[in-house]
Amino acid sequence: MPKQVDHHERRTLLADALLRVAARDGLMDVSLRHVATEAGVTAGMVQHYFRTKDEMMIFALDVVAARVQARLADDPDPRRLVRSLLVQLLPLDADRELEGRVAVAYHAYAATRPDVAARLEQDTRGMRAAVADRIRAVGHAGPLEPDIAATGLLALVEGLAVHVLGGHLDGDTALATLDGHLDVAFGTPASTPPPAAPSGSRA
Amino acid sequence: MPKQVDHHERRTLLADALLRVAARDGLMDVSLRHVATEAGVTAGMVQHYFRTKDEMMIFALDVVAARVQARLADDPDPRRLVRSLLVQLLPLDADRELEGRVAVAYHAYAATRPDVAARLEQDTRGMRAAVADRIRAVGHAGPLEPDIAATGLLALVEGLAVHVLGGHLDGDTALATLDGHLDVAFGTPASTPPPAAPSGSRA
DNA sequence: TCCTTCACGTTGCAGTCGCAATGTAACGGA
DNA sequence: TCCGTTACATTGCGACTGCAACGTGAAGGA
Repeated sequence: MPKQVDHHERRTLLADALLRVAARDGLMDVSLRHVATEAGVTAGMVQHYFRTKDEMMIFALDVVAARVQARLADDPDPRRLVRSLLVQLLPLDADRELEGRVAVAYHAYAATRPDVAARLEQDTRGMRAAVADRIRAVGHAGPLEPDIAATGLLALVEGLAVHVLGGHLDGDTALATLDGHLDVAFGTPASTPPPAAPSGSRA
Repeated sequence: MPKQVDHHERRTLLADALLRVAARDGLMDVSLRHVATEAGVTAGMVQHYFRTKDEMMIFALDVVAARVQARLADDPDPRRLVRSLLVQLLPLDADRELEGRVAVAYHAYAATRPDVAARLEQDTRGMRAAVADRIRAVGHAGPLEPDIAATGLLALVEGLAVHVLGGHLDGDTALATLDGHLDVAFGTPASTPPPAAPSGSRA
């Protein structure tokens, strides 16, 4: 066999270009040619690694899902674990903002593509179960059922992310809101103050 | 002057067609020709009433915003007012589902169009202020600051809506989650049970 | 050395897009 | 009656889209 190229690496490189385009210009502007230009390659090469545009879109979604998954260091303390899981879903730095924009775009995209929707659903369900388990793990119950609390926390960060991305909310307020609801969900262990207090300003 | 046609009525008719296309096929499939076909008119007529596509998109957004606004009956009871406001943001029936899909699509769209983003932001800020005021209006405080609670409730319904639309969640669970968080936000007036209990099943 | 295979690059095609330009029928005031 | 305005419909254009087809250069086993 000739040449020998790491296919997965090339596809990931193209997926990254796609994510940048999607975050900057929106999913409507994602085309074979735009992705190719962003990646600094020809459109033909993109076609070589993805037979169809949809295949490329789904691969890119898998890339971000894998990265989010990989960033999860597991923590013995349930609340810290849940918090770190949820915090990384908020667009608080440049990388998360890019991922957040991609996520919003893909949620809209999923409305028409059942397979994309399925992948998104699977991720959400997994996280919800994980959060609910951790809430159950701590004894002192809050006012909310663990399942309800977990559902609420996931939905909360989803909404906070949307509002921060839309400029309706600043990151500090989003973090404070998340921490407040973590207190509620975990039954406010006021003895153990939130792991890292938000820096300062809030508006 | 000839003919005499109610411009606003015609534009609304076209906007409705746009919303149907957007909800069914996604915003990427919204084109002058598709909207025209959906409305049963020619593309030329659409162009007659909207000089550009963007003008049409923004008008359609205004139409839904006005409808959401119009559906708000004001209630002397602050909590009931807030609940009715938030409930109608959830995709619990066919109409709200359509609006929800449109909302998700527009959130993605807003990422690239500053004027669309501005309109969305204005709506959100208005609702947040309204909710915060109503929370402050009731004396008995919950564990959360009113501003934090209001921010949380808005984000919560946004996220719940996304999850319900994506099929990650059923409507009853979403409603139960909302009611649970209303209890928290308003300081659990357990004496006054939720105005209308969700029907029954939850899965 | 030949020859297959892979990794691209190039070209072309049918379809769609937003939009401008132009045509036409009908109504209403002068 | 004429004439301007309004309400559409039609046509056309340049740009773009996804995708198939084909071309090319190099690597490597036989």
